[in-house]
Amino acid sequence: MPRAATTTDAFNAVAEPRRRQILDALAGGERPVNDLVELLGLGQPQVSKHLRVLREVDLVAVRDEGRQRMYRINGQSLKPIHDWVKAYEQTWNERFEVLDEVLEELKEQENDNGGNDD
Amino acid sequence: MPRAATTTDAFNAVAEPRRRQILDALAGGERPVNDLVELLGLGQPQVSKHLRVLREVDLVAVRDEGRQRMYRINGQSLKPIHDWVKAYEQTWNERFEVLDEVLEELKEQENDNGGNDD
DNA sequence: TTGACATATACCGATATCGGTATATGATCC
DNA sequence: GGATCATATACCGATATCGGTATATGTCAA
Repeated sequence: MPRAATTTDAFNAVAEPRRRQILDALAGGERPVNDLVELLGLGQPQVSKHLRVLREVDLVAVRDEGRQRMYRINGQSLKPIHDWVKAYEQTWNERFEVLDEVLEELKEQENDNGGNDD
Repeated sequence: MPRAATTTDAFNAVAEPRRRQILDALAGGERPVNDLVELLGLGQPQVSKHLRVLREVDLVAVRDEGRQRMYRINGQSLKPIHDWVKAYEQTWNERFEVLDEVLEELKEQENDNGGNDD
């Protein structure tokens, strides 16, 4: 059993840095494929393939505009990732909680000193 | 060129659901490997290998406790993911902004009507 | 209809990764 | 030292994926 397909979910689709670049580029508004090719400095077929993956997990949507295909982002599909990591957000803020505790203790000591110091 | 190694960064490490399960399990506190084996219902070598990946991207840390090895989470390493998706958080709240705009317009129309209506 | 432009797909080779099984390492206890 | 428990590593086979190159599809313009 190999790694899960990139089209399994947003987690796998977004693990590829190029695809994050594409989403970042689309964050400013919809763009045709060639724009992305220039921005990424990658071959056109490669970009098309990355876009296909992003489409399959519904991270982007397409619109036909003459001979061009305008891609736009669908951030909604990033929500599962956001929800998952958000639960761990406190983890890297924990130090502040610890700091709070320390400050609290210091304050109490200060109070003790102030009240009992004689 | 194949897919980037799972140990490249947190994005790739966390794309695997089992590894997210492991992190979820460790969220409640540090645990020995066998605990995780039971919780995941996966083979012990597999769990050890997943833990290795998580260690290499610094998502977990280990502590020796007799014959056991206690693993704990290091959520700090999830911050890059959090930061990246957070930028898109507004995307799925956009509808509320749109709603706000609509409400704003309605309010102005109401004001116009109230002020000019005669 | 022919040519130019824009994009998608087919095929290729290299490779990391998954679970599984067997085995090595390492610590504890008698 | 020998047995046992806890964990790590080595090896295997199957496969999806990456970039690259060539080609198909589709649209417009003359």
